[in-house]
Amino acid sequence: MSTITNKINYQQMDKESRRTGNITLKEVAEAVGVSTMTVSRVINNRPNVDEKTRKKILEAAKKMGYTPNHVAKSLVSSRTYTIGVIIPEISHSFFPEVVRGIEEATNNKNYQIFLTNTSDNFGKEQKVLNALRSKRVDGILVSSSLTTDDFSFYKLIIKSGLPLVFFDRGIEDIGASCIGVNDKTASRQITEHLISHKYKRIGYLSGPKRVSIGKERFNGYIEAMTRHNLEIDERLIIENGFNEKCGYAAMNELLALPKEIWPRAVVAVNDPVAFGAMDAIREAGLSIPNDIAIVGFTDDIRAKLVACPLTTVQQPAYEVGKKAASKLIRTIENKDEPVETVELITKLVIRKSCGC
Amino acid sequence: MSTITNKINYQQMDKESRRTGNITLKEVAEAVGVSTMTVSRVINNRPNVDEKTRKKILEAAKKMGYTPNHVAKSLVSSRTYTIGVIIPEISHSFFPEVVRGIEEATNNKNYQIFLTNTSDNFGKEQKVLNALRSKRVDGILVSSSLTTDDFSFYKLIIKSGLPLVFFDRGIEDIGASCIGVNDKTASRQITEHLISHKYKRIGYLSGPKRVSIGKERFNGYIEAMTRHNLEIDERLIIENGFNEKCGYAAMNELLALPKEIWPRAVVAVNDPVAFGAMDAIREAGLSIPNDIAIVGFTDDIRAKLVACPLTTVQQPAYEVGKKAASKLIRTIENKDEPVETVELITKLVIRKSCGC
DNA sequence: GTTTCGAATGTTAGCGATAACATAAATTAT
DNA sequence: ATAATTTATGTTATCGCTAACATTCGAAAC
Repeated sequence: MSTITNKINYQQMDKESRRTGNITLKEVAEAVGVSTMTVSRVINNRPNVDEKTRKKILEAAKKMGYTPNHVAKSLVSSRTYTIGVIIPEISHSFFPEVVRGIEEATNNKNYQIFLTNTSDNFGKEQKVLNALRSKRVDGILVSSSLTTDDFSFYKLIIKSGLPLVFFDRGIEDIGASCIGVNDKTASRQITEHLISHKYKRIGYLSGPKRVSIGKERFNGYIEAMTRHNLEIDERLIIENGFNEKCGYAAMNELLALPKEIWPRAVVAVNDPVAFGAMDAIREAGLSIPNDIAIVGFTDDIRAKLVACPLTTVQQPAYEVGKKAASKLIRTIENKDEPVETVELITKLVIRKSCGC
Repeated sequence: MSTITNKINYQQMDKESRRTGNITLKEVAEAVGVSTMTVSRVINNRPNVDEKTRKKILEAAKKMGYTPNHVAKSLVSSRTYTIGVIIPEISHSFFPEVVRGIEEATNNKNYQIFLTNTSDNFGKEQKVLNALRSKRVDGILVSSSLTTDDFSFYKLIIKSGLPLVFFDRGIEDIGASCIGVNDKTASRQITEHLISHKYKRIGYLSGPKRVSIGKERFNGYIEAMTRHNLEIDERLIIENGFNEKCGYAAMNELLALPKEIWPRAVVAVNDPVAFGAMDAIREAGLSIPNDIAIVGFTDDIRAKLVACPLTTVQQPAYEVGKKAASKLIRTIENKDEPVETVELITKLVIRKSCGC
């Protein structure tokens, strides 16, 4: 008895208060007078369906405005054709370009992307990661804003078998692929370019060294200084975040030092940091590059436009995104895809801020 | 008999070749020795569960690394807590800011966003819209790249009851809310600013007039010209797309006219178009603003940095995104939410390109 | 000590689709 | 014409979870 009541209730709901106006396979099947399986076969272009039935079903489906319910499909197949993308700062022009690349690669393969912007907040990063797991994304692309050394979270995800690829900012030796650029080499080269200007006291505005780009770029700077036997003055190395404000603050920290030990030139971990630093330099009434030269990293859209055009390293952002997404998709679709670290090639862009 | 075989197969698959390493409610239930319903109640913080059982279940769930399967939940509830976002050009700095605003609003309410970049390609827009429908997003935010007059597609979606909110580029009288700015007024004002410089021949580089911003901004220009009794020379009005290349092409079209009828000033539908036009003007060996003055719309990140800083209209991009997302969420969560058109207030930013 | 009630827990069916098998219908082969 | 194959179609159970109802159990009420 109760069973029957139950059934009736559901049917009533079906007819009276369905929240979504969506047609189901079953409804199409009933309209045509076949079983759901036959409709399913037609919708998915499977063989063994009579041409006449196929046509009838297709017509009915179209007329009724049938849209396959991908949620149900995902439940059966354990595949969502969805990728989670986590970026630290969408306002930094590098990232929209990366996203464009990701989009390009994923769309071709019929994946959708969940985009989330963490604003460099690791708490949010964790929260989002959990949401993405719950939504059963097929894989995750992430440029981590990690600033603590708690990698356990990522380790868990990777161990759980959920494909994950880092781009730009990766975490090393954690068993995930990472698509970035030749950070260390490029950083060494641009520092050497400053050295070729005969500057001796060269400061460094660093990002968090926990993150691959933070560490690698810093190492490149150190390598350049060491190779050329220049003194590495710890006081001239300021570690802070990756954005403009951080650059501004870091530069002001340098300018708060006694004038005698001021750097003659500064290497910034990226362009936003360089822009922030440039503001600080200008506000201090100093001239770029005559008093203090500066170089960046990224080739932000503004780099060539600022008052003193910024010498920087051009990163293939679009390519990074595209490669990372392709790698992730391969990892998703083929469980033997190897873990690898890819370094794309950058290009030194000499402008004025270095003193050229 | 066959039924039994079937059962065995499924069980084998369960144990041997489960693709996902994900724990299910059922497994947690078995581990603790209760029914799935009880676990469900605990996970969802429902009442009527003994404190001891609750604790035991929570512990087991944590130890086993249980993550709720949101796909299954969505199937039951017909709610995905997912919003589709369609933008025409992620490279245009206006849009990342909008996305940041959208992110802000959606994340607070625990929605995820599917981001798709159509590259101003309506074919892709349609394809994506279908994918989003299939994935049963709870609502859609779109800045349409529509260039034909085939609105039927949107009409269908709106009629189907799927909440949809336009932002920036909307389609009028179609029964959906639109969050934009006071395009017409702002466009009139900036044109009037040029008029205040005593320019008489003022050209207009238009976007597609099918789209709200295309039409409204154009109307603002016309209104300004009319109010001040200036001749509207059809030859000085070029309709093209919204990006830099289009601006470049459009401006060159103007410059191909006989010199006598060249415009003395040009209003561009947005900043990228203005930048493209500026390139064309410079390439023609002309000076901005001395030979040809120009103004834009957007206040792109580059506007203040270009050789001749661009006079433009500052749009509250972040706000547009945030408002649009909030409106959409309200529309999703409350079926009586009214359809409305919101115009946020812009600000004229006077720089040099107008001749000031 | 039985009844009554509410809290704790369990059972069943269903969300919309598909895999795997079963069966009916149409062909082909013999 | 009948058996052997295909081909077309249907049935059932399942994905992981939850609503709705059913049941159990202990404690208060009589």
